[in-house]
Amino acid sequence: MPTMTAAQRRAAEKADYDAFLAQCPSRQLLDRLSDKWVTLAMVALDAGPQRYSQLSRTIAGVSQKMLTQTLRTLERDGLVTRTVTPSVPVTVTYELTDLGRSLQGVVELLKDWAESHMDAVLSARQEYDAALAY
Amino acid sequence: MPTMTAAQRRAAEKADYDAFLAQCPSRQLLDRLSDKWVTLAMVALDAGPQRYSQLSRTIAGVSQKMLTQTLRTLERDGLVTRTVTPSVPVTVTYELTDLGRSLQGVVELLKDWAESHMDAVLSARQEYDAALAY
DNA sequence: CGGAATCCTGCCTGATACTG
DNA sequence: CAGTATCAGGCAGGATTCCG
Repeated sequence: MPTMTAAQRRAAEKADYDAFLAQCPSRQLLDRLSDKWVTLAMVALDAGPQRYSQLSRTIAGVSQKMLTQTLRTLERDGLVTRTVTPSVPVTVTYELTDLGRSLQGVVELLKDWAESHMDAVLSARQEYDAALAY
Repeated sequence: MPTMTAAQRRAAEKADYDAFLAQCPSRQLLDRLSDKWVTLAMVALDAGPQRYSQLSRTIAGVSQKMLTQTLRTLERDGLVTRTVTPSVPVTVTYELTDLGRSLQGVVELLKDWAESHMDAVLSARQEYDAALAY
């Protein structure tokens, strides 16, 4: 682990995290969580433990690079577990941790909001675009 | 019209088989909401109607370009209102709409999660990094 | 003050090839 | 199957300048 700068140490000792501060760790965490692949992966994993190939099928449009990268950071942050079964061919299963499940609930709300307010957003866009057409 | 991106091509090919994420309209909306500037702007606006300059101060690290761009799309999607007071110099105030407020609650949870689980994530990272050091 | 327009760079993303 | 490695490009996003 790299050494903290004096400024970072002072900030960490200040107890409360504030995501509005650019240098605050929680801000960087929020930035990472506010990523579409993270969101989609978390939502997909709500269906239970899944294999890599199934996730790539569920999350249509994700490249293998981004899926791997996303799952790695989620694993590193303690949100998912990665289990390798040394069969031939190898089987890798991803599963939400307790920490991940606590976040999943929030992300799920985001997905639910998107689905239930689609119409309102679409009509707002039409109205906005119509007003610009002058 | 520009060529399709690889993601769009892949998504289009899988469209008919995966109703969950492939081309569901809410997928695009969810992608849009899963943006760090959107998240931060929505959270910031919870404090009430605010002027452009105040928002830029609250959301540390945001460039003028990204703030404007983010607020524009939020306005277009009917999540915020933009009010111009034709004084000199001009005053512009942003405020959440009812639709925006319904989303704000969810996004706020995301920020709260990030701040309250920061320690857990940090220790998970240390553990992960330590395990890799062999 | 609150932008718009422009330029420009970095890195994020995707494609391809290879591996255990 | 589940990745890693590498390379190329496109666009997100920062910096700067100018304007009502």
